[in-house]
Amino acid sequence: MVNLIYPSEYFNANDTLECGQIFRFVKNGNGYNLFSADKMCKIVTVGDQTVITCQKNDEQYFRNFFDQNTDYANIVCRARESGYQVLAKAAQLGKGVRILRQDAQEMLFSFLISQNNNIPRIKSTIEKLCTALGEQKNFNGENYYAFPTLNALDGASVDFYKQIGLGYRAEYMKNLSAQLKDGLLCEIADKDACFVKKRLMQIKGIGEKVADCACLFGLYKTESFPVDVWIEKIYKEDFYGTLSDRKKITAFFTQKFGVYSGYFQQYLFYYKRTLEKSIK
DNA sequence: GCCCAGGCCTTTC
DNA sequence: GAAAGGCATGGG
Repeated sequence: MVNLIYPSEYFNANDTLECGQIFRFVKNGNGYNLFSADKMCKIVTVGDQTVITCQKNDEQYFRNFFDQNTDYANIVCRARESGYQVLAKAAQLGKGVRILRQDAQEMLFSFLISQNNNIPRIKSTIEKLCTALGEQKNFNGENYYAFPTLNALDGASVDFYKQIGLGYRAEYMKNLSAQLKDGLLCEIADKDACFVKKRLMQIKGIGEKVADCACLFGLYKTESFPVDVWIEKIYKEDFYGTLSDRKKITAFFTQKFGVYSGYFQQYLFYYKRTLEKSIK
């Protein structure tokens, strides 16, 4: 085991996990158990430190996962100086968020499941998926389940996916696993955000928003700006926007924010869905 | 019991 | 190209 220690001002366990970008984590005392692909770590913020505990072999994986090379002080500063009061406030309140560099396959399946769904239910469905199809692993004496391998996902039946509550999304799962087996990730590796998004949108069940989420959280395309119901709400209420086509709303924000789009989007989403309630 | 959720697909105009 | 309707399910 190894402990990775970071200053907590721009990296807070609660903000980073509860902001809505990751579905596999459970609260554990003061901190959390977190799962990504077939790995696990513990994360806790106490005072001015955030501490990650993981297996020695996974150190590089988690250093990268928590986006250690990005300057978040600069990002929060840019948000404050954006000229939008709500973005300045959202970044100030959510400055402990880091955009996680998650597993591409896991993000594709997770956000495929997310459409027209709520976060608590997305979490429980993904947990069922891992329990049923994932390999059992051990972390310092604790058992957990890995995210299923591509073979396990592809081997499961449409009926199975319906049984765990996926409804009409069950068939999308089969189609996605087939395309991944066919080399989808190689095909999009090293391609630019525009190409990747278009390619992902050719997959049944993946539209603008799911493609943007997969690009941002799984492929680290920070010029992505996913627009869901919460972003549409903040756009109308706090940016006084009049567009209703989500594709145009995405364009509105990406043209303004460029490579900061993904970070700012997450501050805004977290603020509107969670933080705003606690300050009123 | 009802409304809604990190939307997308199909059909229709 | 835009608008409308349908969709499975269960959290709150």
